[in-house]
Amino acid sequence: MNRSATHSPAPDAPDAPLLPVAGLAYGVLDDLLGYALRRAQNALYLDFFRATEAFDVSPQRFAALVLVAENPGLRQGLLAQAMGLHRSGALRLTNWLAQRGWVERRDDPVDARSWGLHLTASGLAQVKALTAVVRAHDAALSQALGKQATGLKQTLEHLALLANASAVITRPA
Amino acid sequence: MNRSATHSPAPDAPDAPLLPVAGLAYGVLDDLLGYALRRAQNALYLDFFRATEAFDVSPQRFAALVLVAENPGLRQGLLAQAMGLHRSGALRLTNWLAQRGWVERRDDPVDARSWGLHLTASGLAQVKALTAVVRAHDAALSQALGKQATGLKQTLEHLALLANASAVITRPA
DNA sequence: TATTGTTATACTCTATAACTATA
DNA sequence: TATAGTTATAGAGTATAACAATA
Repeated sequence: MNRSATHSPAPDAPDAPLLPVAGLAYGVLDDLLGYALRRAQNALYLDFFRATEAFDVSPQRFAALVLVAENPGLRQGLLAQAMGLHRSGALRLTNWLAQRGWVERRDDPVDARSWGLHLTASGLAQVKALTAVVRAHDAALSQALGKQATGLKQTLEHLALLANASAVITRPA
Repeated sequence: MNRSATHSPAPDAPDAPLLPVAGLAYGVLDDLLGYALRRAQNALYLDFFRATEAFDVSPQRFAALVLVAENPGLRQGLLAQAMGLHRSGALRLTNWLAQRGWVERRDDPVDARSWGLHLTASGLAQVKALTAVVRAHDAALSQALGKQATGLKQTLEHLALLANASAVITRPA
């Protein structure tokens, strides 16, 4: 799925949705919260690309842009931590955003080993436009969900905390 | 994160969780259903590996095993469709399961071009053991969630349908 | 002519390890 | 000695394209 054959490598979304196939038995999968979550996430992931087709950005890159926008001078290492990435991953991500001219590395005034990440003017424009689109899209989905949407986000956050907690307990250090 | 250095390439889970970092501003991300969904999915994904540590299986491979178990004679192409994969992806997935001796390809009685996928005896044992663990784990999470868990799965399924529908509408053919 | 599975290839993402420079 | 970032490399995952066999 090449959203822009013109300019850059561009992130790829999975081609096919994870829809239930008629006539197929799913057994346990139909009972699992985790599988329902995966299906929903897959659907929203694909939908994100649809909504932001004009921008050629992945959800991850959008998140990185927002984090830099909200935290001027953000270090790469912190970006990695916030996004669950290895340092080398944050490097690539930053490189991509820098090549686009949306983010620039400046010397960190406190620690000479670090960069401070900052949005450029064009990066700021991107974030603003993207944010508007993403917000509208998210709102539309919530509205379509109706009263079910109420509390869904909170429940998901609760669920994430619970799952993370059990993971931390079982995998010390 | 090599769960088994002994036998196979084994799938890698992301190393770090997607936890909110203290002192960081997340801006829009905190308001988005999609981001909450991503965080929850990431947490459950990591948690799956924790719960099934002894088995060396990814959620995807578990799903494939279940689908073959529930639909004996399943063709590779259908497996691909059910899992949102390209045919070549289903091939690799099947190869991995076959190498493990959990799945075998038999001639399809109706269509000589196709394989029918079947579980081996050891594959069946794997699925049974895995299913028990995964079920227990899922139940524990649901219980910890409390009354919030009620309806969450249905809401997620509803959300997936909505997002898929809008994607289909906007991306014809 | 279309479809199933395969082979070969390429690209993205992420991780590891070794390196530099700063702390 | 530890940390921030970089470089180089390797692995898994998925996509494309061309091919054989069959429908």
